[in-house]
Amino acid sequence: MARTAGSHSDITGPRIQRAALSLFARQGYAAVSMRQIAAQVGVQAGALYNYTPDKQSLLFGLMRDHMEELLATWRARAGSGSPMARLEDFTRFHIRFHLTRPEEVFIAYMELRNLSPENFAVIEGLRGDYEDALEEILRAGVEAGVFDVPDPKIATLAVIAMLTGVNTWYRSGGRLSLEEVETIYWDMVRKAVGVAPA
Amino acid sequence: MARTAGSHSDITGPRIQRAALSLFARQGYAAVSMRQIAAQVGVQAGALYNYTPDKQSLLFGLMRDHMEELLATWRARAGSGSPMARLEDFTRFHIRFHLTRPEEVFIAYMELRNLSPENFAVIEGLRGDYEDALEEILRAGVEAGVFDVPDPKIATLAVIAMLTGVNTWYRSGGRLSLEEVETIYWDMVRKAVGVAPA
DNA sequence: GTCTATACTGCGATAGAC
DNA sequence: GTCTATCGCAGTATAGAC
Repeated sequence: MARTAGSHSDITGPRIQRAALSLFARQGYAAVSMRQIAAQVGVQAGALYNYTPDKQSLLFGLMRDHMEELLATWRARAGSGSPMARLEDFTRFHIRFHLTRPEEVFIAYMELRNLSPENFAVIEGLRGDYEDALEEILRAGVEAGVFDVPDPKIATLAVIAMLTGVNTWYRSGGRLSLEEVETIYWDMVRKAVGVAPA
Repeated sequence: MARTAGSHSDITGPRIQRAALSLFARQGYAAVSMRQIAAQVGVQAGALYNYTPDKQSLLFGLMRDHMEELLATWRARAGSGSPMARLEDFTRFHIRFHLTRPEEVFIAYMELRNLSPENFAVIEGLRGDYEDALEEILRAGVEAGVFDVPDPKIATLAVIAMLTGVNTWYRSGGRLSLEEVETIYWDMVRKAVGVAPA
């Protein structure tokens, strides 16, 4: 592929995104400068503006891509079994997806307030779509009589909060494997939405 | 506010803390300037340094005060009843304490990475003390045979994550009262750590 | 496509007058 | 205790050379 010396458009774009991802996750959007991102990529700050109109778009792109991949991956995987089977699948999927993308997840939760109002609305919409997927499972289980959930909307938010919390403490190579973590959380989720023992 | 020449040391200090609390919660520590805080209080930026050595100390003071009040309030309230009664009390206390201090809670969770390493260690220590309080309840319940928790440490983190998640959606004046929210979450916590139905 | 250079604005923090 | 003024530096973003 013949290419002018000094031209790297095919790889510089993704490299900028990865650098921004890593820096935003570690220091926070507001604390990261365009100069820092450029330095990590190995270009001058001005060159970043060949790839993004501004810093805000860089953040929004990362968050939108993450949420869209989350939704698309779940929709491709979601089956049509029993509510119990679907809930277990959701639980294990959520933990695995989030634990394998800690930086994206951290940004998606912590940087919402640094989005412009229009961009915030888009991300909130995607988040709502994902929550709806779980809520539908819970409602189906209540209807089938296998779940006992007084308020499916709140149960949805409670389960997602509990599962996403894994990201605050899990470190690969630690005491527990991913599989073990999934099983421990599934035990709690299953019981929390189930019929209470006598 | 009409200011007269003279001293306001008794009220300016707390006003600075409240302004910083509100601004940090809404915009994030890194995105808030000392000039903004000063403007909210009604003084010039330089005057802030009569009350705090620097911006970092302002953040640390807010987080430390919050965590110490959380711990002290719980310790003053924690009883010595059955594990089940203590767990219900913890659940209701946690929700009520956190929902009545949304700004402090938001900062305590979101601004950890903006603490200096030494300050971070202090806050993490206080957080660990609080987690230990719940973990002790769970272990006592397991020992008494009333809880079924395969991993008390993880269950502690899971329950706290679930309960603290209330702050992301609850708005006073909404569909549910504080009392109703407490009851819904207590239903899930009780079942999650309980013996699974057959 | 990337560089150098820079415009313009804002930052945290300090000094000294009152 | 607060003010005005300022230091030194960093921020985002742009312009024009190559």
